[in-house]
Amino acid sequence: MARTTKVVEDRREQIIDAAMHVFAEKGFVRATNKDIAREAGITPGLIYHYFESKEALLRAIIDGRSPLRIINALPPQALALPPEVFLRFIVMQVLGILEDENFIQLIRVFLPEVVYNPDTGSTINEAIQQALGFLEGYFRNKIEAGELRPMDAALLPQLFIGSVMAFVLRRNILHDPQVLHYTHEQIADAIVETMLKGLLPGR
Amino acid sequence: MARTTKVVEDRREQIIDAAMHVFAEKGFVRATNKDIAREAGITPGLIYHYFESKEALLRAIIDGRSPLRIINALPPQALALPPEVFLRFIVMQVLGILEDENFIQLIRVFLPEVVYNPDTGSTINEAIQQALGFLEGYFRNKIEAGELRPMDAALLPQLFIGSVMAFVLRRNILHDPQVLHYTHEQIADAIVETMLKGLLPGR
Amino acid sequence: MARTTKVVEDRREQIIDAAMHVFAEKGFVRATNKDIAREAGITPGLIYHYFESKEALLRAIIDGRSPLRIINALPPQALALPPEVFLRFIVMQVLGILEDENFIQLIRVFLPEVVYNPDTGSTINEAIQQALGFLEGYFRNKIEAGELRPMDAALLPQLFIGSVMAFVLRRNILHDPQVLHYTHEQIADAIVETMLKGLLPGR
Amino acid sequence: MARTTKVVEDRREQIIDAAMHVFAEKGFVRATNKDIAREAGITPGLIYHYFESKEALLRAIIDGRSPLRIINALPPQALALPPEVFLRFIVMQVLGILEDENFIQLIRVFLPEVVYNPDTGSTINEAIQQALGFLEGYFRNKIEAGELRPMDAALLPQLFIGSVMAFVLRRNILHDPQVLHYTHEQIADAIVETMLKGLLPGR
DNA sequence: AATGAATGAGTGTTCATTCAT
DNA sequence: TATGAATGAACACTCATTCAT
Repeated sequence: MARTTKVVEDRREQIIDAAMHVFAEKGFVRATNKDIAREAGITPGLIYHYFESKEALLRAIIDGRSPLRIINALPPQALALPPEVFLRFIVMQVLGILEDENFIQLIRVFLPEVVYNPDTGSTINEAIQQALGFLEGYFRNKIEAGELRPMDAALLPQLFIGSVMAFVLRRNILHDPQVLHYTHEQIADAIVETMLKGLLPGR
Repeated sequence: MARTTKVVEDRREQIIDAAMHVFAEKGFVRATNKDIAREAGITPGLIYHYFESKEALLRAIIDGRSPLRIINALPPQALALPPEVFLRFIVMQVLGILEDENFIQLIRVFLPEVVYNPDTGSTINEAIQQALGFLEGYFRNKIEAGELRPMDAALLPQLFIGSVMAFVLRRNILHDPQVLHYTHEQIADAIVETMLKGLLPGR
Repeated sequence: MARTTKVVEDRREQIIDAAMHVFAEKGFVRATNKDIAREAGITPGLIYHYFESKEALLRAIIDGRSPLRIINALPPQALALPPEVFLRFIVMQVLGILEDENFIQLIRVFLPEVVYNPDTGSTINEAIQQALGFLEGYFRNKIEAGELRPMDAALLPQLFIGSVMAFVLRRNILHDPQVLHYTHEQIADAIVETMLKGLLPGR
Repeated sequence: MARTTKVVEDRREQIIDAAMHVFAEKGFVRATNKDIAREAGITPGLIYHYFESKEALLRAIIDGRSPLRIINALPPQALALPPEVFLRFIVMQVLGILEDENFIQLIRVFLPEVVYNPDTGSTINEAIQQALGFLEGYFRNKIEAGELRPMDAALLPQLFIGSVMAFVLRRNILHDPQVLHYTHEQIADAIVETMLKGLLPGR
């Protein structure tokens, strides 16, 4: 029985993987069950043994592949690092995760759905919340320690992540040739340098 | 004939408006011609009197309602303003435009399409390019004048606009309750303050 | 008023000509009123000032452009000619009429309709009847006069016209390259020679 | 699997039969998928399980039911027969095939399409070519053997088949009452007698 | 007489979903 | 489990026809 359950789980996972791929490529509505079945190497009918509907398959992706793991991927001990090191590390880490093939795929699935589906929004919001909350904690901590200027600790992560996210979107969704040649290092440097020292000439 | 043309233009415009609305609400694929016709107060068949296909109607929106006017809305004389004033003005201006009901609708139409349709991407890219180019010119100018620290003038606008855009998306697409209570002023202050002076305590 | 009637007739004729052309090109069902209007240099709505419906326009062609004039084109004095001259004359004459641009167009309109529309069939049948009747009279006459062997005078014209018609169809409808290079003279010679002397070696 | 394939083939065949019937009755364009489905006792959607489009269904008929089998139905040993026997045999054979219910249906499908669709024309041309080629070989052979007068061996089959075809069309497409009462024997006699001995009185 | 915007009834086609096997 | 034939409810799109102007 253990094996049976295992197989069932595998098939589910296999279908979800296939669906992710197809949804990312063509979008939820344009993707057909036939597409998904072909990608998964099964027949369309079988999808309904594992999922109630195409919609349910999408939900399974959204609920099961939520990008919450980003935060879990951040080592807690990093919190002790000084801002210069920490922020650069964070940007590099986030860029690494965000620009991973799989994550881009995830964005391509989520992004359009989130526009029309408020429920999907909250799933994402939670993930973002968690990521921002993590950073907010760090900022608050460093501000209190006097290592950073006193500022709205809740707004800063937003700006920070926003800058990174904008890069990712332009590169991976808009495929803007203008930004494709930047390395992660260049991006990280620009963001960290700017946010830490500001644009005004040093005094 | 002038009157006829006027009527024709009106109908076209009326259909485009209706389509914008419905596309923004349900997305291009999910929106049916029946939906659009109902919204426009006409019969579905009439759409084809003015547009070759549903796809052509989408293109008419994308081409005709391109967000290029954002940049045109920025007064050229603003370029002379000192960074503190200029950047705050820009953020306020951009927020005003972006968070306008109509523009949000436009984003809701564009965003999902851009994911699957590379062509749509380039339309947007051009608009973004133009906006960033405008800012890049300003930054380059001020850096040369010694009013700003020497930095990559091409990357800065990206960070800048990215921060703003991230706010807009979280507020208007994700409907994240956490960020809804911020006023434009608060957002503008945080962005400008951070980007100009940096996070590190002043020396 | 005379002029008005004249204009009306002209417009009718003009629409009928256009319809003939379009029907011949695309077939009755595939041809749209828009096609016909464009060809006639008018707007679709105007067709309904002169014809009750698209169907009525087809009937106007079928009734008004019946190929009855073929026979009328045959000079009665030809009846006196000896078989060798007469038959060759007839074949040449018929080929000339049948392979005329306008007549081919007529065939292209009639042929498909006749398959599905029994009424159309009878219109054609009358025309064919008349043509065959004309020949039958000649054959009967010549048989009685002993200038031709005694045979079924009703069947002969059928064979005769059938041979010619088959040529025309293969050349103009099937566009069979194999038969395109024959001249009218060659065809006429072959038909007349064969039908008069037969295939068996002369005794 | 053999059974599955069998069933699939049956359905395909069943749909093709139904389509043949409906196309023959109303013509390709006028026939709706609903008509075909009703005739086949299925739902319209199922057609697309077996055929890519309505057009593809037509092609399946044209390619699959091509009248090439006429020629294959002619026994090669017949080539040895003397003209009097051979030609009569051929006419009887051809009449038998052509006036078969199924073949008439085929003509009714082909004929109108061939007018507007040049591709369809070539399919037919090949079939006709093959039939004529068969006869041409015979004629050439007999001419060389001195059993027939020296004539254009390529034109003769054309006249011969043309005569037969004209009969068939008048009887089955035009439904001309004048020719309905002839038996195959009478037609065969007239054609063979005329073509062999000619119309001129014997010398 | 003439226009062409507008309608509405259909058409081919797609596809999520079901279900007998 | 797994198949894929079969359904039915849409959908985008077409077009003959009408009618206010």
